[in-house]
Amino acid sequence: KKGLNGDSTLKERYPEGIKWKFLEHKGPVFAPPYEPLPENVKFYYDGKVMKLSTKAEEVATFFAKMLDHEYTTKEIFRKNFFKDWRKEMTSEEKSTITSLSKCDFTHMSQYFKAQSEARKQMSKEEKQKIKEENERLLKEYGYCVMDNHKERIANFKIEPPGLFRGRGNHPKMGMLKRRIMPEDIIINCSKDSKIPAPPPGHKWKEVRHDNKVTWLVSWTENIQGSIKYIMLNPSSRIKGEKDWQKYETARRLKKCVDKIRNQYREDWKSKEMKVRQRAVALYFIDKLALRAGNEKEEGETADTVGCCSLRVEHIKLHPELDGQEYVVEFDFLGKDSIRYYNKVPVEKRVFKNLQLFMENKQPEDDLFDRLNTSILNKHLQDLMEGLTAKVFRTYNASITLQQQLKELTNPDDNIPAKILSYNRANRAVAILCNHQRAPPKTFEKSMMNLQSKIDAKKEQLADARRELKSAKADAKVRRDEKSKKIEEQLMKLEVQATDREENKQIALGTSKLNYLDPRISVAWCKKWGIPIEKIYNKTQREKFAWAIDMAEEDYEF
DNA sequence: CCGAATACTTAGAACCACTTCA
DNA sequence: TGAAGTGGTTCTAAGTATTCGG
Repeated sequence: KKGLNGDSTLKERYPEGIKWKFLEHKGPVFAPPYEPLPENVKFYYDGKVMKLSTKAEEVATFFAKMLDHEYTTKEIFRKNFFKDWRKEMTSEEKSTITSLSKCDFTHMSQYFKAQSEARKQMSKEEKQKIKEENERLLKEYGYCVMDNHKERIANFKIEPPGLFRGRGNHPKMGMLKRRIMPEDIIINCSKDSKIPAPPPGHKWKEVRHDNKVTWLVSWTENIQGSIKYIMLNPSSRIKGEKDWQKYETARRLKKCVDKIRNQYREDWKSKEMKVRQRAVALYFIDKLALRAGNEKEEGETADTVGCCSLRVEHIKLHPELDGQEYVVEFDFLGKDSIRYYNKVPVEKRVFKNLQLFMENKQPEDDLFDRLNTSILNKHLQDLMEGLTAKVFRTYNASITLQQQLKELTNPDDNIPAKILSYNRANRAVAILCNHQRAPPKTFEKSMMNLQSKIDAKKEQLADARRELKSAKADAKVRRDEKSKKIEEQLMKLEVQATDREENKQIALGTSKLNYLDPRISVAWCKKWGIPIEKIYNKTQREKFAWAIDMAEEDYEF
């Protein structure tokens, strides 16, 4: 078994920062070129048919395709879209089309709806053909060779042009994401590999051979000016080892977390404001699993915060609330503009410190004005090698899963009931990390369907029991078995209903994929004889192959 | 030392394909 | 046989953290 000596093996595989020795790939797959609309699909301006130039038409179709979406009603979206659209117009178009509200995209929109309907109605053969074409593309471009291993690439297709859809209240929503050309692309591969050829008539921006990074292809995106990358699939060696390393770091934190907690409690009393702020922030990160909270460029992104970037307006202090003392009420938008709302009783010292930090400040002022993530992480680095703010999230998520599994698993339960316990443990973590989802649109209906299934099953059971009672001795055994089977089915349905109800607004996937040491789950499955397929689907099993390989039933995080 | 650039992980929504049920 | 429901997959935005360059 690997991993017996902790994470030393992965550090020694390559010298200092070297990620690979050989890397060969075929380059990216570009978005299909724009196909102009058929002549009979019309765009209207101010009630009159207007034929658009190809470039203007393409951008118009992006808007038309989103017409049903709430986005297109938003002021900022419309303003940004219109501004960028006008840049693509000919000078005649520019002088004619001066108001978005006079543009009528409905015919275009109907055409696209009909198209997608037609796609659904395609014959088996046609669908099969498309499937085969996709498979061919995947086979040719979806893999690379990295150091003697054929590896799956995560995103080998270049993002197609379209309208930028930020999350939350994003100032750039509706802007045009331009088409990426070979001339934008930087290829990264090894010198001795077969270098991918650009499409005929085109050139790459650059070919480089940087083995200190893991990406194969990069380009600069035009909305934020940030770099996008093509990288390997989570099942790859390079991602798997990194993932393993992440959990090993979290396990090292487990060994010193008590010391660190004592330390920050001491620091609440420090004479230095900076130290106190650092200690209170760390307490939040540890206790509430808040994100670090890097600074963001104002006006470039939605207004969201993490711990270090919390503002005075994001917390309310209640000396007493609902019979509890020293309650802090958090209300802010975090990553992806997901709301974090929580009322937390804190220790008196923390409370008093917060009062101090808020003194003479405006609502929009930083709560921790002497702190940022860089200062915090530097401090954490001194407490433990490799420790950063996000390690606390990983640690607290994984340790919570382990504890909850211990607490909730009932040895006498059958498999569905044990899986409910697993999901509940998973749910405790998702709640801790504030992983939310919009309740599925069909939620109420699907709950009702499930309930009627349960009712039907109950009736079936009642029938079976009546039959059992009246059955002759020789038939009793058979009847009894039948009742038992129905009972089991009923129980399974009820468990399913409970699970679904509890999961209405909780997203389990993110914690499962990114925060929970998979070895905890593997060990739990082994201990209770649960097939691993019940916990991890195929993709997840591929991603966590290293853990499935490694963990025995006695694994301790 | 700082802000900017870079590289990588984490995130929810949209989309799609398969299954189930009427 | 088709519509609905569901789980899985894809997409790409939005974070974290480190490195770079002046």
